[in-house]
Formats: sequence, C-alpha cells, structure tokens
Amino acid sequence: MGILERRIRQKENMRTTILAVALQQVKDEGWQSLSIRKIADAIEYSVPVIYDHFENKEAILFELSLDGFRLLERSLEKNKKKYPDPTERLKAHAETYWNFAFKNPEYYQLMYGLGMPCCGAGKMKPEFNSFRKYIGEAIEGIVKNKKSDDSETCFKIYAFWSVLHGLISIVMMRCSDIDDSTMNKKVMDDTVEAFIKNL
Amino acid sequence: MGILERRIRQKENMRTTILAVALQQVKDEGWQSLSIRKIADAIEYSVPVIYDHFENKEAILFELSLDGFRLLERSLEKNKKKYPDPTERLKAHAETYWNFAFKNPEYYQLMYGLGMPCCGAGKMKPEFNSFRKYIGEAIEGIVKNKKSDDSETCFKIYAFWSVLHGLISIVMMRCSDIDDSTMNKKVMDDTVEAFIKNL
DNA sequence: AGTTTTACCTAACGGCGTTAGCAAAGGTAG
DNA sequence: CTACCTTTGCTAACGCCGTTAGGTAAAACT
Repeated sequence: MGILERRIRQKENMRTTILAVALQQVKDEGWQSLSIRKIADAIEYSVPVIYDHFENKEAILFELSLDGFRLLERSLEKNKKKYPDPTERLKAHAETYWNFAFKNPEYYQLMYGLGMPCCGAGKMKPEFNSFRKYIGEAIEGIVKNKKSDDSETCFKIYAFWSVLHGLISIVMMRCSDIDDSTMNKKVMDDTVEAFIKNL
Repeated sequence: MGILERRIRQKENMRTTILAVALQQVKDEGWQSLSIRKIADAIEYSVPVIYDHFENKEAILFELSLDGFRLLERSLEKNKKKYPDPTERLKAHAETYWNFAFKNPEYYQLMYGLGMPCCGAGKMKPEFNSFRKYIGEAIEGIVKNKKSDDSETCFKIYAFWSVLHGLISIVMMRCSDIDDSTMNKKVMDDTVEAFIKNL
C-alpha cells in the first residue's frame, strides 16, 4: 500500500516547499525580514504546520545554509576534474569561491553569519579610513625603496586587512577547527610575516 | 544661569548611560538579546525616554560601533609613536588589531556586522571540512616538491581561506571603498597570485 | 462500524520596536 | 503668588514576532 509512501512524499514535499519559500523570502528582502508567519502565508498553511517540519526558525536557516555548503562543494568538485594542475586548480577554487559568494550572497551570509542590523552596511566607510591610513602608511614605509604605486598600495592595504579580518572572523565564528587560541594567533603571525616578505 | 547647562549635561549623561547599559547588555548576553525594553529597565526609566536620545535601536548600535572604531584607532595611534620602523609598526598593527578583536568581540561584531542567529556558531565545523579538503589538496599538490609538513599545510589552508573570506566579506558588507566590482575581483586575483608565489 | 491516528486550525502567551497622548514637574513672566 | 509654557516622563496601545496549547474534522485502520 502506497499510502504511507505518499504521506512521506507529501511531507518531504512540504519540507522542500518551506525551504524554497524561505530562501525566496531571504533573497527578496534579506534574512532579517524572514519570518515564520510570512512563510506560512506563502505556503498557504497556518503557522503551526511549519513546526511539524522544523523545530524552530533557526533550524530552517541551518538547513538553508547546509544547502549553501552543498552548492559550494559541488562547484569545487568540478574544478578537481577540470584542472589537473594544482596551481590552476587552486586559482580556480578561489574564483569559484568568489563567484559563489556573489552569485548567492544570501547563502554566503547564512554560512558565515554575516549581516547584523547595525553598522548600516556602508555607512561606515569613513570610519574605516583611519584604519586604512595607519596600515597604508606602514606599508608605504616598507615599500618605499621599491617602485611605489598608489593603486598598488591600495591593493596591498586591502590584502592585509582581508587576511586579518578573515582570520579573526573565522576564529570568532568558531569555523576554525584549531582549538588552541595561541595556534590561531600563530597562523596570523605567520601569514603577516609572509605578507611583509612579499611586499 | 547654569540651568540650561545642567539640563544639557543631564541629557548628555542619560545618553552616555544608555550606551553604557546597552554595551553591558551586549557583553553579557550577546547583541541579539539587546532590547530597548531591557535598556529602559536597566536605567530605571520608561521605554519612550530612550527615543528622546536615539532615533531607534539601530542608532544605538551604530553609536556603539563608532565607539569601537575610536577605541581601535587610539590603539593604532600608539603604535605609530612606539614603532618608528615601518615593518615593526605593521606587525604591531596586526597584533593590535587582533587583540582588539578578541578583547572586545562585541565591538568587533558590531563593526563588521558579524553574528547571525543561524549556523549556530560552531555547529558548522564539519561542513567546512570538505571545503578545506579541496583547498588543502591543491596546496599540497603545489608544495609537494618542497619539504611538506602537515601543520604547515593546515596553516596555509587557513591563510588562503582567510584572504578569500576577508575580501569577500569586506566587499559584501560594503566596507570597501573601491566602487568598481571588477577592481575588487582584481585585488583578490592579485592576492591569490602572491599567495601561490609564496608557497 | 467504531476507533485511532493524522492534519490542520484558532487562539493565545510573552516578547519585541515604536508611537500617540496625557499628566506632572520645572522654569518663566506678570 | 498666579498663570503660562516647556520639558520630562509615563501609560497604553499598535502591529509585528516566535512558539505552543488545545481542539476539530478528516483520513486511515480494524
């Protein structure tokens, strides 16, 4: 008797629909605007039905971010086949990663917990300038003897800043699997060292 | 007559108190738990009083993150005086930046909009592993001819990942002041290139 | 047929940000 | 001292939110 199977299928369907509707809502209005009530509205069921399929709102976001990881993984897998040369492959990985982030910003934000409802996303630019200035001055001081170029320096400031911020936010969000905090610091010291050597 | 001045002073005081109490709440229970009502409770005034001093909740968070920037700036300023040698100064900047982030995580999260209520801060570790695997394999492929060390590779994976994620999240959060998106991509390509050269 | 399980809903709880409208206190001028 | 105005602060509400208790009607099973 296929009744049970149909039931399971329907349940699975509902679950998928909820996730799809949720993702659409995040895409349309940002993850902050996502609400259980709006999802219920979109799937034309009452609110408690959602809770038959997900423990709570966070579980929905969690599942969505898993989808994000799977999507990214599939893209990286392709590079493995397409680029046998490891250098080319690493470059392709970077490209893939970058493209994934900007083609699916809602996924990327979900995966890394980006996007607090403060700091107004952009209103802060001037505040970052003083920081950039300090880094820029030091870099120009080091690089003076070589041929110095303005846009070059700008690039290097960004690179430096990115390494710092990237490491910090990965550790802070507990994505790092290095448990020793001094180890994490050492990764930063090493990377900064390498960065300077490469100036 | 100092009445007006006293009033201004009192108003200023109230404002400062609100910010202090808000920061404490963020420190105690995370920024997600911060609420106007709890602030009002803590300062022993009714809720609408808050709105005499701040336009809305976001304005409070914004002001707090400005405090964060000022704090960071002051620390960097000290390095300028203490380390005349630019290389030493740049290293000190990195150190300062790192320390600031982990001594004041609530500030850092505010400044960069970190910390969505999903992805469960840490629950995701396994999900990142596949990504690390792909990067790691490519790096080991490149570095094979030289002396290869396990922990070395691990470090390099983190460094690579950090550069990518750092750049992406800075651009995504619109902290970048480069408006041309192809420029941002070029910064990444350059940095990846430099990273590979340095392997 | 009656009985149990499932699907689904209404209605509520307690919390949130925000605002309208009112009362009291503080200060000013006659 | 009185009349007035401004500031200060409150209560109460609006419309959201996530989550859950409890009930009803249909579906499936015996």
